[in-house]
Amino acid sequence: MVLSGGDVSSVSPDTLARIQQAVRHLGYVPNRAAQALKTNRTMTVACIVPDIANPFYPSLMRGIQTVLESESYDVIAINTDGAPAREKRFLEWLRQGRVDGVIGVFWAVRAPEFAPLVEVGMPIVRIESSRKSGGPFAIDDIYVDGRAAAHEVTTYLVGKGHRHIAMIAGQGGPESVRVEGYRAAVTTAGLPARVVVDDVFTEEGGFRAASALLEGDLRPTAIFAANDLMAIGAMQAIQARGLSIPSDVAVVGFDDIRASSFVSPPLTTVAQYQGAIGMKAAELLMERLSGRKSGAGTVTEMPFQLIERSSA
Amino acid sequence: MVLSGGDVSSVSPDTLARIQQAVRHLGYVPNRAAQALKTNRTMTVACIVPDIANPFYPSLMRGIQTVLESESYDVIAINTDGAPAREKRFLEWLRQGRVDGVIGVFWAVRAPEFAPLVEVGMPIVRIESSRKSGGPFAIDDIYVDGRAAAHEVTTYLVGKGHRHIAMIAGQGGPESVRVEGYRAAVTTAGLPARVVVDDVFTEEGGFRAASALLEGDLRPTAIFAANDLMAIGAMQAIQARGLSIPSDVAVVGFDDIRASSFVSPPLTTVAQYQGAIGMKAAELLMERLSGRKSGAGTVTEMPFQLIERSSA
DNA sequence: CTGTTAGCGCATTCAG
DNA sequence: CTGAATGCGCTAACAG
Repeated sequence: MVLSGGDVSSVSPDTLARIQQAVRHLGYVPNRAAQALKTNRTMTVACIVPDIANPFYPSLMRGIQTVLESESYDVIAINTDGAPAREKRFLEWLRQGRVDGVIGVFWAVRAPEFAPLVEVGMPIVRIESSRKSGGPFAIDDIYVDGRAAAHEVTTYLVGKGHRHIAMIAGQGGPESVRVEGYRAAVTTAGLPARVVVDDVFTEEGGFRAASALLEGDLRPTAIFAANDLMAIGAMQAIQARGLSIPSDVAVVGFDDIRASSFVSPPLTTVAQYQGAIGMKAAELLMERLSGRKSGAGTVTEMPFQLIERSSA
Repeated sequence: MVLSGGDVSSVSPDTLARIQQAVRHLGYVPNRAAQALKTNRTMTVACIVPDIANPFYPSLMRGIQTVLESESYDVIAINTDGAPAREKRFLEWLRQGRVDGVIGVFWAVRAPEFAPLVEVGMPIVRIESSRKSGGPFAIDDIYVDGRAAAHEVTTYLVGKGHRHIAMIAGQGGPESVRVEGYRAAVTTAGLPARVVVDDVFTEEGGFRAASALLEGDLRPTAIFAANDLMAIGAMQAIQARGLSIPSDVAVVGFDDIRASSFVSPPLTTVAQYQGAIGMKAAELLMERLSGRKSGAGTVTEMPFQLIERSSA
């Protein structure tokens, strides 16, 4: 009771002092494994993301860590690389009772596949790119409306007079929803849609996709990238050809990673406030971990905002 | 034996099949806490870094995760913010038996403070910015010679004809060693040293420090930043004043984060190959975890390289 | 080769 | 208010 930092009122001050004396003297530290075995609580939470090296995710994790740490939970970071096989593997892994809860960005795995975890009572928070309820499952979703955001970006570009707007995206992930929004907006405006998808969602992928776009005769006057990393790669491709941004080709990204304000010209993009998303996700998880909430999953929408800088 | 994936040779094929059948049927998954309690191995390693949002560290962690995961260890990520109090707190925390080993970047805590951990047999790998043996302790160090690198950068700048080279740095961390190298080189060249230190080692800090430098009459012709984030901030400050890089003011950074090749102009910097450092650190840790090595700590130097781009 | 058993270090119950 | 006793689920050592 004293050792685990619990209620001290039922211990005489004298005994308390004796215990504390002994603890200090022996350098005693409680063993977490034994505690976990006894209490069924590991005080650890898993954070599963596609790529820890994509600046978007560390910002998210920062937010998560901030609130969970203050509740004395630890955070385990896991990369899935956005690969379905790895996502499934870690879902399996979570059942080993290593963690008390999960916050994750899952690209391939769908709600029903979480069933075994949910049945076991594991709190789960998913971070999504579109409204997508966990259905009958006790999964809390939190999302930014990527479709609406992409629609707004595209409409913004149309408003600037662009008649040939192309989109570049990476395989998997939130890209598809953003492409949808782009297609809808471009169609409404009576313009042609043109989408180039690369295997990877990094600068390299953006460079390649943009290069493909710039090769042909019909060079777009604006490129909308599904994320900032790809946008930055596209800027490279454009500038490498001696074209200038935004006068020859405008560029818009998505995520508002820090680097975006430091490239030249500063990148116009969509902010998703990943720190806030992370904190919100952690709070939702805490609701469940603390038993304050139970039952059906919730869906929370978080805001986005078009950040106008100079690249478009 | 069968359940824990160990030696199967001493089990009849028949029994084996029956067990596997039952396992699948019941969806049995071993409980890690109980395993840990029994075996004294948590199969988890802590990775302690100053700031997970600084792109340098995710790259490092990527390397670490790659090798540890292949040995079926998990990695816990922890931020210290480079704050001495937090570093100490987590050192204490490590004694709770949550992890089997530690890989960390420690800015304030010195070798003797690891003593309680070392005594308990916890393998520790430190990532440093200068040769600094763990002394009598069983701590494996791995470092890049920041002093030599900074010296080389400064000498390079002198070679380019700069007579007024300033350095900007953040509080704490590897900065001090780099400042040393800068001072030595500048002194050797018979030039004055000028160092501005900001509280934070991010773009903001770099912006502020560079601004201070540009205010005065004696504007430097070259600024050497202790890390890339600060260098990028400095570039902003320079360009905001309508000055151009490198003709008015040259800029060199340190770390070679990915963003550095995408800023404009691309940043000249020092590569430390963080992925390789992470992998090496993980390998050193595995040596201890597997019992292949024991006894006194080792010191491993890793290479750096000046990457010439267009900012200087 | 197979089935049984004794702790690992705690939190929690119960008797004092 | 305090001390002692009971498993948590597993692994390793043992007896069959």
